[in-house]
Amino acid sequence: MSQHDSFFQDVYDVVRLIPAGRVTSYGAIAAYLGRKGSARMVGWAMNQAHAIGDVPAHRVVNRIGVLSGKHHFQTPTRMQEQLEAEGVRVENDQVQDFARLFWHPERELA
DNA sequence: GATGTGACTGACC
DNA sequence: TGGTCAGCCACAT
Repeated sequence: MSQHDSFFQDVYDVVRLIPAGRVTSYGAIAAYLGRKGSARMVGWAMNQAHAIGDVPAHRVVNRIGVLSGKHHFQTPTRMQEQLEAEGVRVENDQVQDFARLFWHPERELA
């Protein structure tokens, strides 16, 4: 990836700030970075994130708490396993108690 | 360089 | 309640 894509870098920075055991959504990150409506770009950033290495992409799910990106991990179960290892309950590809675990960038980083 | 696709989302019907 | 559409923009073909 090009160092020049500050948006992607910002996405990675925000994702790295997500506390273990918490989750957030693509749209929330996009909105926090002033790219409201560009949730897909956050998704694409996550697609490239594996190359970075230290980006906890498993803590990013869609707006209803579904692990929509699981198929992009090393194995389809990797995302759920990592979340559960952090204490996040996942059932049928969906984060349980999502509303309570949701990490709001603009609220937490204000 | 046009076209299609997507780890998304909100609005509309 | 549930399906579709339209924006979003980087990337592959």
